Amino acid sequence: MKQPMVILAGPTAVGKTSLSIALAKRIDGEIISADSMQVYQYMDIGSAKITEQEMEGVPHHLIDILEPAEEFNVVLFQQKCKEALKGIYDRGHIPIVAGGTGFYIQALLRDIDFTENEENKAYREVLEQLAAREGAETLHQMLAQVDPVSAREIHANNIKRVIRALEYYELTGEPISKHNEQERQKENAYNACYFVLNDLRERLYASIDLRVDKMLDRGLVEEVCRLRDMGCKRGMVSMQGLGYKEILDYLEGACTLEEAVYLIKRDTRHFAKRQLTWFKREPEVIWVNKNEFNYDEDRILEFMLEHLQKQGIIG
RNA sequence: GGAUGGAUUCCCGAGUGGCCAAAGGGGACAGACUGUAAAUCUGCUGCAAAUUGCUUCGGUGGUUCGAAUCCACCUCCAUCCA
Repeated sequence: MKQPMVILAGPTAVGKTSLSIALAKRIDGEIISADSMQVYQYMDIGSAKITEQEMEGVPHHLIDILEPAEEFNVVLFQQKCKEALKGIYDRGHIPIVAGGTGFYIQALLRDIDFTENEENKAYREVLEQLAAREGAETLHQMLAQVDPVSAREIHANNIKRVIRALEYYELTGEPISKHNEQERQKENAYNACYFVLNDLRERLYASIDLRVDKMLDRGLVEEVCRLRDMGCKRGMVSMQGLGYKEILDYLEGACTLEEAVYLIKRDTRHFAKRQLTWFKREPEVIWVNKNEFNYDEDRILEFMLEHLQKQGIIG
């Protein structure tokens, strides 16, 4: 018997947070954040992290669990998630996985296996230097030697993924394409309802712009200043977050504040588009287009509850 | 009123007689993604049913086998002189 799970995903700034609280209260749920930035402490404004007040007493997991200097990735997400899930099921509650990182959600839902090898920092660095010195093509040709399937699938310019494929081969002696093929066959590990909240593109973009302006009003620059003073650098995973890397550039004098803001808005729009692209190809997604519900949260909730009932997640 | 410079495809911007539906960048749109994923990468962008046709480079007319590119006039913009 698969365990129940509610997933509430969607592009950034679409309104997942408030809906997730409303839903949690209706079904006695606990929220697990599927967000790669809200895991970090001291990164509140730029990550649009939910506040204590906004939680309205609903338990939240995977928020503020790491220092900005620590590394976060899918595997860690998976581990932490499973820990949190155990507690939630023990308490007899329903987990609501809320967030915008489709890759993380997939890793959890299908229980994709990443554990069979460790990452190999040293080898990775060697490859990175090689790429910098000899160019992307050289690396891609190396991949073609050991894993022609991946070489065909991964564009030569996508150095990060080429490196990961090479690293995987180095560690396991097997092509990652083969592993991926196996993992792709996997069924969902949970009895899940996968909702994706969406809105008209125009409105989504408008609310992104608005939200970025609000972040600035609330002191995004000051927040990044503090992080910088704590020693946060461009290379850290946490500092790759939208809003952080751009403000960091501004603080270093690489651009004006105006330029930084323009880039944050633009790149956040691009990001939202990428999120949507991801969700579109997930077969079980139940789309919740806000405009089709007249932006009425109660109607949206009713719609979701119906699905949960049908699926046997709630009685 | 005079002088000069400019007007290019959604935007910026290159192009100064054929190889131009027009470089490059941006935006928009679409896509990939299995240990950095708020990351990384790709495609596409005048119209039409085509490797073919049609309509584009401020406007009108002209030169030429052929013009975004040359000439004339006009309109608008910028700077300077009055």
